[in-house]
Amino acid sequence: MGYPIPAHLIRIANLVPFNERDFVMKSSAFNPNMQEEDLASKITFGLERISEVFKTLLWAKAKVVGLSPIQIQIGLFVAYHRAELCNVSHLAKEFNVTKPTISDAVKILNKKGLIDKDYSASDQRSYTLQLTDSGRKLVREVGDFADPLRDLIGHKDEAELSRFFTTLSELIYSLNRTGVLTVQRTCFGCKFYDKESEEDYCKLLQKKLSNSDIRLDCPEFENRN
Amino acid sequence: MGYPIPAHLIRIANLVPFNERDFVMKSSAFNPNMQEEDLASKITFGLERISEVFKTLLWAKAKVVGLSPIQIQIGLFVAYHRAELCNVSHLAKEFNVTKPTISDAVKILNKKGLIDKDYSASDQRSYTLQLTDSGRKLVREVGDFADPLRDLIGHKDEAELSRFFTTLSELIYSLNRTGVLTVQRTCFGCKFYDKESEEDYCKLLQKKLSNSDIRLDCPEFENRN
DNA sequence: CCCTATTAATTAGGATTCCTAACTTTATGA
DNA sequence: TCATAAAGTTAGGAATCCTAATTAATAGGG
Repeated sequence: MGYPIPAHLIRIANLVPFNERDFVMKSSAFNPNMQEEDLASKITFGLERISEVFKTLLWAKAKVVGLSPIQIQIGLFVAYHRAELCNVSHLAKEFNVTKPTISDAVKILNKKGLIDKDYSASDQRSYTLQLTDSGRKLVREVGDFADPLRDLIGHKDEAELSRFFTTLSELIYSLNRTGVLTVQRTCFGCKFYDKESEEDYCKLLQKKLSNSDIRLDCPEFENRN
Repeated sequence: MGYPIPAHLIRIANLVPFNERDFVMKSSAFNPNMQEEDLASKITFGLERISEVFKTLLWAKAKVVGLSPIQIQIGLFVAYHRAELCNVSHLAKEFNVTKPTISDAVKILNKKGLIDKDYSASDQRSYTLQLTDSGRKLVREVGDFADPLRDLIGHKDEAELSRFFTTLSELIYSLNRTGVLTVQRTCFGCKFYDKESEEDYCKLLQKKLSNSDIRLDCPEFENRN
């Protein structure tokens, strides 16, 4: 994968080569020179910028409401997902952190009176998170944190968005298959999904799925095993 | 923007309404019910998942090489951008953190012998970051942190990627215009960019730019003022 | 039925991130 | 010249996030 570094890049990268091998560098999506020749690198770089946007927007909202980013993420997740998924273990997988990290954040949310622990499940080691009244109130105020982005997306025409979504949803499913994203709830990985003669079909809704019918976070999702 | 909550969502969301107003909630991109009817919400949700991917991949690499995520980001940025941009103030804007946060990370990178401070600039308050030999060596090892994503993107066909990139690049520029992303180096915001009769043109390279010629991080970028 | 292995969550301890506020030094500009 | 702004640091503190070890409960053989 190594390739010779063009002269102008050596200047840009402040590379002062100390031997011949230094002229060969590995391909990186964050090397602008790479981006010039490889569309996948360009897109990777762009998606990294979008990732910065989420970081920024989440922090901005966090400061306004007096919570931390992970606390907001937990609150929003609990508000919109079935109880079965609202436990420490699942949240750790969902947000790619360890259980102690979730445990800490939950402790604070609990202390602030925003969530309750519900031990009524069959497994006595585990509990389910539930929003309190003030928790629900707060969630309603933070659910729009990504709206500056969503609004800009909304300005584009339907056909363009539909194509974009198709690529994005397939990408997310492939990230799951290769183990990068440990959880997801897309149609492609659901046991109710069926591909009949090149067409996507949901056996639960009993209907054919168009590109934009595909869900990334279906409430009825169940893992295929 | 409020709308009535469908009955099945009340179950899913564990909403135990305590008064009439509770039946009306604000639209949120993180509400799966919203995602069913609004493509912009679906895409926003999807991009948030991609954002998690970057977080995961960066942390995974960080553990392997014994650096922190922000330290890796700084190292990669310095490796591939002109000295002019490699100072504390710019890095803070680039990665959406405060100057003390960058200052801390730089102190550690410096202590580890990975970067040097170059005070030779005209402004004596400021300095420029430069990679040391071992810094460059390390950067070569971390530049591929996003490759699990880049590889999956690379499997798609050129035409699909080209369309995806067009939407993505316009989105990034609009994020900059609306002040969400404070820095970017896309053609659209560059002083060498010209739009002649519906066609993109670079006055520096003196050539017409096709969709995928548009750069997100051009080394020659200069702000239009 | 017991016993081991696994799983859920927590605690403890520590490095780092990240903030705000205050400060030093240098540059800018009226 | 002098006020203002800007670059970076320091100080202090909350939160993130990790690993490793712990407690308690469940699950699966034999």
